[in-house]
Amino acid sequence: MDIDRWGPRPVYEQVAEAIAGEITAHLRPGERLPAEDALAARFAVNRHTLRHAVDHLVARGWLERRRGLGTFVCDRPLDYPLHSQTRFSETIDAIGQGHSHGTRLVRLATQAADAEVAGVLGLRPGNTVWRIDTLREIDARPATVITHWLPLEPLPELGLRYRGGSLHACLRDAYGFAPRRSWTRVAAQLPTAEEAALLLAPRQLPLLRLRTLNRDGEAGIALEYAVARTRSDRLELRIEH
Amino acid sequence: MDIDRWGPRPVYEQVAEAIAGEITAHLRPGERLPAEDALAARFAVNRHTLRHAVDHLVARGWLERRRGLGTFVCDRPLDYPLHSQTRFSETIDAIGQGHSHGTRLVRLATQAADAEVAGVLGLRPGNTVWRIDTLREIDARPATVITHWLPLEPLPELGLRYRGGSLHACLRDAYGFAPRRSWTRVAAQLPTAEEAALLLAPRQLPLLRLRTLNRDGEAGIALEYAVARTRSDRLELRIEH
DNA sequence: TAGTGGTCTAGACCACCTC
DNA sequence: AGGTGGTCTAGACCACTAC
Repeated sequence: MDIDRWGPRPVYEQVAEAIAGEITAHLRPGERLPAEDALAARFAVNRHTLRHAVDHLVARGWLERRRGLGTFVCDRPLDYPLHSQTRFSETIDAIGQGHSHGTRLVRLATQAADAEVAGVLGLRPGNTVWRIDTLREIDARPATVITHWLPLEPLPELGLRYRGGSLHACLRDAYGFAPRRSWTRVAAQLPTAEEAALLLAPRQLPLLRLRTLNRDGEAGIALEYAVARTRSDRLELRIEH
Repeated sequence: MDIDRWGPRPVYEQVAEAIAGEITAHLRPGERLPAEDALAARFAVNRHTLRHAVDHLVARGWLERRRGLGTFVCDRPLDYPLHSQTRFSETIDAIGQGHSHGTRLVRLATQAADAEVAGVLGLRPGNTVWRIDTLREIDARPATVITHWLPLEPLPELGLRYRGGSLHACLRDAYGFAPRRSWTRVAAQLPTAEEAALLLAPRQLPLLRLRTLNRDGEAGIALEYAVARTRSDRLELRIEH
């Protein structure tokens, strides 16, 4: 794998390809790559250029960096999504058989609704809403971080009554509501620093971003606006038509 | 917006936040940002540090770089409602009103099915299939690149009969099929070099990756397996429940 | 030609992890 | 302590776009 330093293709791209080739040829999931200095020396490029190349492989889910430890080949390269063992679920509430899962409460507070939240929930910007952040884990590894916003008045003392677990179950059992999805918007996005920290995800790993409005019954009041950020290397979205 | 150079937060992160704040406060979609040199001077950071900050905003779909021209604030993404019957052009019509759109044929060939394609279409690996790559544009800017795989036998001379435009219309009108979505899988992924080139997208911009199986009627033969890679800064997916 | 973003090199220091 | 990745600075040159 030689680097053409005067051709039209950037050096970092060629280096990334060379490393990708070595991964598929020689390296197994979990194995450590040589240190950045060593790799930079091997390809005779600057360490920054090498890092740029590795950035792309990290972003595509081939490699994972651990500060102080090294750079490692990921368990499950994203390139073989069909072999992925992850269960899909449209709701992300029902994660399936054979994989342990749990929900951890990260934050529970009231806050002033911004324009987006207020618009969706049918409130005025500045109105106070519940804000709940939860982290969902699959096989003891974080997969999704969800921020829920709920109107204050129909849900008195939610801060006391919700103690983790299924939020929808709480809305049903404690308040008699019947939350149903009204719509869902899906986008792809890189994580913020906070999201990356919660998900233990590299900054370059794209996340699926699902924004969902839940109403009470078919066309009742807006009950909950949720923004879920999911590592799509851990969980894919599947829609049955 | 001051930069704390000795705190725990990286400078580039603070710069990114500062720029994001200015975007929401002052700048409108399509407007140009000051040049990198100027911004670097304003925040008193090196141009590389500034670029690192802008990288994140580009990746999140806030900004778009055009070499030789400058860095621009992105438009808000459009919605892509997903129903069993929706096709892309109908969707744009629905969004319609003021957005032009078109489909460009990038490639049309036969090729041997790999394991994934064969599995989905119910063929054997190595069987010959049609492969069609199309590029969809909104407002004259590429938004989605789609690769379609179709079985060879039920669709003789597809290479001659399909000349661009709606593939589903061709399946209906030329062959009498009634293609319907069977399922869709959604993931987030960074672009390959080829995808980035076709979409004129930065390498850091995550794409929505939709894989769809279309059957003839409700449970007929597998007609088409399509993998669509979409700039989610241009087109969002919306699911009505 | 002038201005823009894209890439590469060089050197330095820091934060984190293991031993 | 020693090795790893993370960040920042500095300077240079290139490729693309508009005029």
